[in-house]
Amino acid sequence: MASLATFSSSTADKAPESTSSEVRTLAERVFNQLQNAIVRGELAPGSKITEPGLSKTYGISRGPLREAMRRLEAHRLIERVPHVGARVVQLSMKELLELFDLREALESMAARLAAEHMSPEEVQGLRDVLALHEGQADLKRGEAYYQREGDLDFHYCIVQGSHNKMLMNLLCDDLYYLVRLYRTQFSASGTRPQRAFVEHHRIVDAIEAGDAELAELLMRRHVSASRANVAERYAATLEQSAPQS
Amino acid sequence: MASLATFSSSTADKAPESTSSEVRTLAERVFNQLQNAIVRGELAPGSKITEPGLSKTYGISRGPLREAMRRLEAHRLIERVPHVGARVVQLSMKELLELFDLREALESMAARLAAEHMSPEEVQGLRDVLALHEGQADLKRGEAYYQREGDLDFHYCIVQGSHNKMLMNLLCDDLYYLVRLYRTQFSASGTRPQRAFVEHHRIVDAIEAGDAELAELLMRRHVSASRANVAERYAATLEQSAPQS
DNA sequence: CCATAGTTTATTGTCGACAATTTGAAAGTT
DNA sequence: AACTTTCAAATTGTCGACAATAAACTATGG
Repeated sequence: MASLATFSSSTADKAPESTSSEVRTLAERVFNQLQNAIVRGELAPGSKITEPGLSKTYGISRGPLREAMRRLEAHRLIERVPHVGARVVQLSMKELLELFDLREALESMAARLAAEHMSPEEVQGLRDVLALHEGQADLKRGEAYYQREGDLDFHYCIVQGSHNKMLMNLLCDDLYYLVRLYRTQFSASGTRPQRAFVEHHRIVDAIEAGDAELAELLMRRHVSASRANVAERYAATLEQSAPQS
Repeated sequence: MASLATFSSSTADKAPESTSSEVRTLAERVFNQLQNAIVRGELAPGSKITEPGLSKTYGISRGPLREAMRRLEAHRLIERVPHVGARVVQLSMKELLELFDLREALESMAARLAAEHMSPEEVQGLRDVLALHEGQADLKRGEAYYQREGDLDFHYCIVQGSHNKMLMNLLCDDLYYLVRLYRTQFSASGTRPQRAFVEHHRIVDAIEAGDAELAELLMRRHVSASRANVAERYAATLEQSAPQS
């Protein structure tokens, strides 16, 4: 339960400017700022970013800025080429689908481990998260905004429940914001949020029952369905503009 | 075949000091040097590394050194805490096993994709790699040294054969050197190399036959067996010294 | 009019110095 | 003697300036 609580709070401080004083260093703060700017689309995918420009924008020297950019590069949010420059990542549809394949393998594994290792208290916390999201969905039916965040929260919690540090680092640190970026751009459509809710509940049921195999299977299907939905949305936005490379 | 060829060459330039002139920047070169030093165990796991120290050792300023260290941190080869310092990563047995769980999920997925997407030429290249390793093993039977590298080559090739860029980045860039580090420390023992050879061939057989399910299953078992072997070796080295955290 | 070579400009890479923080020890107090 | 507090040393974080590389522009020749 503790981990779920801390997670909820971490969700909160992700939303605003995140200029919280808990950040120990300048590089860390500007990293968070840039990360949010990219995830929100304020820095358009594919757009070139220059060190002097950002240095002036954020009012810091190029030293910590370069460190922040290195971290962004490690998180695959920007791409750098030596002596040339950096630009915000622009995933092709192929790469986006590859990312979902990765999530399918990793999150189904997380669901299996969660079913094996989560304590009853943690499962209860997971149910609380679902109930919270359900309530928000009732408030804002049709608008997938809260659901999107909530969906990520759900997946985040499952990964935490796996008790596998490596997996947590990979999904919750390395790839989390990359997924968020494309969640922001290709939000779930139509009846997908409702179905996702049902799938979430069934996954928690399997975890609560300790049925690792079922949890794994359901999570695999869930991510796969989400993938199909995103692919559909992506293709829709590219009706006439052809994807490059 | 092209990818396999380029991989073989990349295997070659990983061995020596790698002070090749193709490296565009100082930070990149010292990153490679530090990476090799860590993987070879010249920088002991858990040992503290200091910026002025390395700066003097490698004869460069702290600027590019910090960038190199950021990249090492992203690759999980060192761990940094703000205002305190950095130390070479020291995986606990729990984390090491977690890493293998990750590999099990990711590499079995890679094998499945390889069976679906590899061209006949690529499969032939894979067979050539196996034959090459077999020859090396004949020369140095009992000594697992070459086999270890070769095993990584094999897995590397499978991942390349998946044609999934995300997966390739994750396994061949992010986690590759971390795996190598612990391969160096816990080499395959006894009859494990011979059995690994057989398993490798069967995996290639499945890939050649286009049997994705079988390839996935065999790779999963293969990594799982490797995991068990490493765990055994690890436990053996920790007969009296208790692991921390 | 196009292509190529030279130059110019802007951006990245590198360096040394200064400021801020942590850590360890030394000194003082209970 | 043990604990707290203060201080000093070392290390990390940050900054501005300089050098090197790459892109853009211009001018010149075909």
